[in-house]
Amino acid sequence: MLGEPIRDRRAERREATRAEILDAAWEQVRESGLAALSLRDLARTVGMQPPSLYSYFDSKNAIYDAMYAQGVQAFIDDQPAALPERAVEALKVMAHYFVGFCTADPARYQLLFQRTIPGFEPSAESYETSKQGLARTAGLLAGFGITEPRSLDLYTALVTGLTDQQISNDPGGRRWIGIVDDAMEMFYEHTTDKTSTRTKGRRTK
Amino acid sequence: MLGEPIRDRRAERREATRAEILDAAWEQVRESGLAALSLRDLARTVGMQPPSLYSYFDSKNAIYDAMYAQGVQAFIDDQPAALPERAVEALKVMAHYFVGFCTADPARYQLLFQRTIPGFEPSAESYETSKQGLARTAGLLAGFGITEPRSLDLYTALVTGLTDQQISNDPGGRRWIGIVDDAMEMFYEHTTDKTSTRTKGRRTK
DNA sequence: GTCTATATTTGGATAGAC
DNA sequence: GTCTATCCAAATATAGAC
Repeated sequence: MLGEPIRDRRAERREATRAEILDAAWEQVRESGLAALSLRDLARTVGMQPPSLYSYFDSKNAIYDAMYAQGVQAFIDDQPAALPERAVEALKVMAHYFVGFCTADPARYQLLFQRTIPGFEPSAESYETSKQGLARTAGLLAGFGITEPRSLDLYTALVTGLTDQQISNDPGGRRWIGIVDDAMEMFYEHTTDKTSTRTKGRRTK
Repeated sequence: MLGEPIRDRRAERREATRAEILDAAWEQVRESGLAALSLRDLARTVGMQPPSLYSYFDSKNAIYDAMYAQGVQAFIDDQPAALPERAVEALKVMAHYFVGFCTADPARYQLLFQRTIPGFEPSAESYETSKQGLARTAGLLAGFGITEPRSLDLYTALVTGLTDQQISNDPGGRRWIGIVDDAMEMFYEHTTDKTSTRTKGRRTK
């Protein structure tokens, strides 16, 4: 009997080609918009005829899904490993990471965090991975004593709002990035100074 | 010479047909997504052949633009006429109006506040109108003593963030709508208690 | 695995008769 | 203003030869 080769060169090459296709796809959506991904242009870019793409991906949505998975993984992998000890400073680092990650590639942000591609939904597996990202954020906030679900929701609203405004109204600029620190100070003070929330009373100021 | 008729029945009918087409277009985008607007389906819905639409709109983007103008006008017209005297309560009403308006019709929100339709940009005239809306908001905030541009930016980030999360992660629900009041209290306290901002010093807490 | 050829659908838009 | 007829382009996807 022949021994099995250590490496599967065929599989390696296949993976490399898949990666090459995905790279070209990212390039295309960054250039022309997420919704404008076209299998024709994509095939031409990588030097294939359009039908050949189907040897690597079952459909166009399968490409979107692979891109989604890549994006989620990048979000997790690139997260800062260590955070400042002081909670408010850690929040600033976290928020800057989120806004920076999203504004660095608006098409990716659109794919991951907005649901604007008609007919595309991430696969269950990819979606599961994405939930890990939010869970990690929740865990970090909990470490700072921020445990209420409402506070987590407020945090996500803040960082996505800053991101959204930055992308929509000052693309490539820093207008909303520049108030991230301010927003986090506001958030931190509010969530850790909740005497009025517990009493449910109206704030008399 | 014949006297000119008081009413131009032809023009009236034309306007009515245009309105009917736009109504059908809204229906379609609410159903299938903003990007999925199709002139064929649209024509079929209003009982026309597709080319007949071109008697009323020069192009598909002209339809988007008319919808944009309608949306902006609706946002302005539906604004609450009077606000509570207390600033923080007024902020809550304003924010609830914004989030309510947007979540009531996510396709409209996408058209007005996100720029996700490839190739579409609102006409200069429509865009001008939309800036009036923001100017009004700025004026109201100024009336409450909130005049710094950064504060206005923070406000818009907050309300769009709440809107975005509500639409993306709890469509039809109230998860983020339920923290609008809380967010506005946070915002108000932060923007009116700025001793630390002026000194530019790091907050010692 | 890649190609050619093709199917199929759909899209926006125009020409010209009535 | 509306229609028929048509164009043109682009899209995703499949069949089958090599």
